[in-house]
Amino acid sequence: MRLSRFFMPVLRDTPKEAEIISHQLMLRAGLIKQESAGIYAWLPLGLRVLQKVNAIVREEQNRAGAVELLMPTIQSADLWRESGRYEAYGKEMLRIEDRHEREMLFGPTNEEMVTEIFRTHVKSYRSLPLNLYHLQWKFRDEVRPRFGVMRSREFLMKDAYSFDLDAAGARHSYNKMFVAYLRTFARFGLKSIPMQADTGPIGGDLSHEFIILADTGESEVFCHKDTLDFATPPSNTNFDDAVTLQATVDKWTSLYAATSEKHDVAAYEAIEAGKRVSARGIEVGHIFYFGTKYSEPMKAQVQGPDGKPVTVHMGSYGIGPTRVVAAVVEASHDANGIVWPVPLAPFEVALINLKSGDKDCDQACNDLYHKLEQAGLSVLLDDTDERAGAKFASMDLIGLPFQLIVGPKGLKSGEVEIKERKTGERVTMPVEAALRRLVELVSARRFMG
RNA sequence: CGGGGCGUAGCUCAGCCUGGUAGAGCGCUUGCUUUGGGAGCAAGAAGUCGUGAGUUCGAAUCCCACCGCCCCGACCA
Repeated sequence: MRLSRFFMPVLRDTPKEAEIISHQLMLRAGLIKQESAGIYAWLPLGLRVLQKVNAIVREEQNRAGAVELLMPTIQSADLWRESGRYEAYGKEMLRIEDRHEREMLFGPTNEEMVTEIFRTHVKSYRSLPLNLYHLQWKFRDEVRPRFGVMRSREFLMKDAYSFDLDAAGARHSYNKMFVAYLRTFARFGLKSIPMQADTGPIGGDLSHEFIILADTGESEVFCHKDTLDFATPPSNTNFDDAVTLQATVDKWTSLYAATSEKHDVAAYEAIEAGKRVSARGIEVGHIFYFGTKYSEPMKAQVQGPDGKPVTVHMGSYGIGPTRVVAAVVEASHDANGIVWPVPLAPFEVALINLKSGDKDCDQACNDLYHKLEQAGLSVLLDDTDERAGAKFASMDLIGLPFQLIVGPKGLKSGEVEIKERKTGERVTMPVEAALRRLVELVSARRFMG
């Protein structure tokens, strides 16, 4: 992409409504624009990041055996009356009426709808286990939206819903998502820690929040230091192997880890000195087993091996991609702006033409641009006639992982400069060598976890 | 929903107290000079002063109502 033909409205000043750093940087870097309280437009640069998040979420959901579908944003109130939640949900639910005065709502979640789809089409135990997921916009009319897309009213959500014959099967389904989440967050370049969460009316130990650590995180979290060093489950994990999967989950839940709401001071202080971690965290995922809470009232049943009807056991599993983008910015930025991990970067390379209009610079940049793209890298070529300083500042702000700097001085001796955004390290080398080096650097960092 | 604050140019803000019909910096346009970390000079475009209703000869400024946005609290992915 050529910057001169792109749409990237960066701001020099910090808009006053933004309080936390991720919100400030997302506005300044031209990722999002607020349209109303808690409602944001995703500008091209932000959309590219969001799409990368979504792609990784999909890969890992699919790998774990979940099947994608897409349910609508607008739902019928009647569906929610079946589960009793239409009355119970409260003012967070945005209720609307269509021209025929039918009661509708903008979905805050999809348990009812997916259960309705399931019961219509699935009649036999042989179809289980089943996990259906979708990526869809949701609306929760928060009393007080804040922190930009970290806590917005409209937000994108990946939610998966599992269906099993019994509690044991549901636990296996739960474990699949548990492992998929560890892999997903690792690929975002984030260290996530599963923490025991409130299980509500069902009880048991089958609910976890996935927390990532960030100095500016919303909540206080406590954990054992060794949890941070647990290995991410590999990409060739066999998700059908219930025993091994359980062992992985057991390991990840073996050490103390809790948010401030669930904090047990005694258990925390029982951790050996030097291994206690007290930090700030952001919740980026939540998985939940809720048994027959919806299948019972909504009569989601299959015929069992013995011919008798069985009410299915369900679980739901959420990741908020829009929130993840903000969380990554919180976890990865410096005084100059965002620092994207390669897997989520809107472009992998910033190709900076320090003197647009100069024949040698233009030609070298065009050549490098095409060669990098041919090598499969995504490149944002700054071909504008801004001054060098302004270009550097903008590119640092939007945080592309690598900058390839081409100027008339270096070109005289056939050299260009590579700067790594994260470290600020700069290396000067011949054009062809820089090309090879960049391809190496980017491909080495593309796949994490 | 309780408490607090703010709405003036694309962005950050001054002007309001003490009414006289709107400004600065950045950004944008044009020209010249510059050109390796947010350049300089000159000229220029750009605002129903959130909305409505009052007071007044006259309202960005004073009064009232409403709307929007932000922060703290309760609530949540």
